[in-house]
Amino acid sequence: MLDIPNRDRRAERRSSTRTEILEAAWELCAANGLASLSLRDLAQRIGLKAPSLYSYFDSKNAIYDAMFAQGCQQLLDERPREIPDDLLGGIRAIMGYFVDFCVADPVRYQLLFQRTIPGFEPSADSYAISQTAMRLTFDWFAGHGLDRPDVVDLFTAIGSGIAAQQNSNEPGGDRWTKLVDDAALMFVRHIQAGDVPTDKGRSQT
Amino acid sequence: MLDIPNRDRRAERRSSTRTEILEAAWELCAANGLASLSLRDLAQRIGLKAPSLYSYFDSKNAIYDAMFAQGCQQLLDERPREIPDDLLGGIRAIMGYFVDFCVADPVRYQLLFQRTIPGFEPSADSYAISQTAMRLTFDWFAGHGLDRPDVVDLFTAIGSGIAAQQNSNEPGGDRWTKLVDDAALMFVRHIQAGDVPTDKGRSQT
DNA sequence: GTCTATATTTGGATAGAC
DNA sequence: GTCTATCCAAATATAGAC
Repeated sequence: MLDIPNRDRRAERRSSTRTEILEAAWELCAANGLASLSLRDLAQRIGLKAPSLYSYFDSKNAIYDAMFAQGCQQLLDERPREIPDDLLGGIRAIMGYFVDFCVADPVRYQLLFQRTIPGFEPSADSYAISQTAMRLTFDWFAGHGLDRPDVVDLFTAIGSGIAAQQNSNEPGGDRWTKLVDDAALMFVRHIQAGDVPTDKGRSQT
Repeated sequence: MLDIPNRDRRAERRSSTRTEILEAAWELCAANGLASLSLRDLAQRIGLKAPSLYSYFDSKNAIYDAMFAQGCQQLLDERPREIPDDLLGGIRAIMGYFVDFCVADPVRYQLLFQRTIPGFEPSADSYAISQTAMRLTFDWFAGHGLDRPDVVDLFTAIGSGIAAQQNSNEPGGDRWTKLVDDAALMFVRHIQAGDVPTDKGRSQT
């Protein structure tokens, strides 16, 4: 007798249906907006009735949560494997990757980085994934002698600002994304100027 | 006989009720989220029933539109009267004002600058107000010899990035807003370095 | 696991009396 | 202008048969 390890076909099928549901959810959100997702439409798109979805997810927010986790995982999985070791090259690569990721899917950007779905908060597990992604960036900075939190904060502000402007004002275009190299140069020169550590806050008017 | 010009008390009352409705709408949105506004709650908050709102606004989106117009008008009206004429001082003032405006009311920021309400588009009239505000910034830049669109785009990206990060990750705090002066310095030095006009796009990977 | 049927809630919006 | 009453549509979610 063959002693093949049990492929649990039931579990496999279940998992693939879950994947199918999430794929359909991304498509619907891309078409109608993140907030307009409805379980009826979602079920219909894959040939099910709405109540059947509850065999796979506990609630609508559980679907959003799974999408959130997927998005964070993609941010981790698709990150560049080779980051140039020089500061400018590295900053360019990281900022460029992040901006491209954000504009590649505006709905995903909205779900992960803008919190605009009323009543949705990512679960602890999903949030942990996003924290891992954040920490990798922070570690890269620290590995290059940049361990000041406000330096990283300025970096993320520039990256997410370019992405936000692109997605809000010209989704699909490149009016802002093409500024990435220029912005990276600006940022690197600034932190190399050496006067960044300003502990005082902004001057009052 | 006194010949007092007609104060149209009816029109005054109507206008003041409209104002009251909009004030209540801002409060509800601040409490429950922009997308969660409901006409029932809104009417109840000012002692009316939902159908009465239709004497003042044609639809729910008309209320969003009036809020949008109000927000844009505030951006215009509250702008700093005295902008320092030197480049760094001016950039600091404009960026600081914009960021403060955005974080002062995250819901207003969401309505004006992130388009996340399904089905809502500002009317032509409302949009014109926002365009006026944009043009004033553009004109100030042009008046200081900065007429390249990508310079203005980089500026708006930095400002809205700081605001977006602050509102998304630490609403009400100052972790990002305190970076404004530093960011303004970074930006001004960069555009003064003179190598900004790069017509080529980002280098491909 | 999937379905039908339905509960339940909640929206926006309209009709018509006052 | 405001109300009551209602319409209509849509949503999430549950119960229970198969």
